[in-house]
Amino acid sequence: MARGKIQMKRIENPVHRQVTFCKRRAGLLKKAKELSVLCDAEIGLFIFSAHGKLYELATKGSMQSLIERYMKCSGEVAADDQEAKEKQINMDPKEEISMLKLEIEILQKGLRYISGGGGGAMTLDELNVLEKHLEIWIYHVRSAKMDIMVQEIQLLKNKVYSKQQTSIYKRR
Amino acid sequence: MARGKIQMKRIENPVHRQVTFCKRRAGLLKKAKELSVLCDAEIGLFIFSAHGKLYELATKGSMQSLIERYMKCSGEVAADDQEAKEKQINMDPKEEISMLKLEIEILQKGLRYISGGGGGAMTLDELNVLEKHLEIWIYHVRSAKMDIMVQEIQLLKNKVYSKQQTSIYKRR
DNA sequence: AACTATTTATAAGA
DNA sequence: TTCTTATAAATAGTT
Repeated sequence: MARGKIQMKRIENPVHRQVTFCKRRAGLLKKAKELSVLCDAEIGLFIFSAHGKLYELATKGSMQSLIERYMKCSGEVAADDQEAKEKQINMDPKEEISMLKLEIEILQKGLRYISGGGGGAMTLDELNVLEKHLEIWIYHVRSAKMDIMVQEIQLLKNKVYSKQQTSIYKRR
Repeated sequence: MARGKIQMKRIENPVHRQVTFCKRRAGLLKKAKELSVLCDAEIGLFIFSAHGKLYELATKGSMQSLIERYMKCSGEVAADDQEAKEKQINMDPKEEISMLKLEIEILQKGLRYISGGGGGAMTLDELNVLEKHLEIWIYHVRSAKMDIMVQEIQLLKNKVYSKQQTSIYKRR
């Protein structure tokens, strides 16, 4: 933005790129702080350089707590469900809650069991195995999510396409 | 930055604050994108407005994957549990129950999905919930690993300490 | 949501 | 890196 315009694409000269990275990183962090102060916003910002170095900013508290807040916000669970609520009427709510929590625990144990790690105290090696399994599952879950989204996108594209066809047709 | 300098403190006039928030938020997101493009950096940015609305930007992949990378980089991790438990106390019991039931359903489906080699089709929402669970479990597994390692380190430190004691003793 | 007078950010050069 | 400076961008106050 000075002494000449810059093209909005990767800077190929590594020296220029590094210098620009330094300057703009500083600028971005400053702007983020300012927005947070001026407008009473909470901001989490992290920057990985091309070489993997991390720079971060978290206004208010820690990045951790911000990430947790982020998770809660973006992961909204859809609330159900008429039938379930009707059934609850006959039960003590607190009792039911603890029952359900127990059930969840059992399910979690079941998942752990499937992973091949035994229950109870686990060794470091076992934990490593379990961790790897969980990572693989997350990978699968994300693949499935991707598939669904790709399908939806295709569906939408098809709709747009057919609309275009229709309107061209009508014009004639 | 125009038509007059601005004090670097919370803007008290709510209208001004809101307008400035809009403008600067847009500016910040733009700058973040630019840095990422120009310098080949990966950036995660989230902004909560004072009223709690979330605005986010994740270059490359999803915010999820960036957060994971962040976690790995910054060493792990603060507890997910305190805040969640505090929230539960204030929650309507019926709401909590239906949430838990929904969660159980999803977990069951997840179990089938995992053990059945990816069989029963899950919706995007269900996959998101399952993903979150897996992430929490990974977090717990990593905490457990950490605990073990911390213990081992302490053990080793103790050994080193007692050896030093011994050798000092011998020197005399 | 537009318009501009200014302030800021920053690209290039040293 | 850091400094300087000409210029591009962002934006505060206004309409």
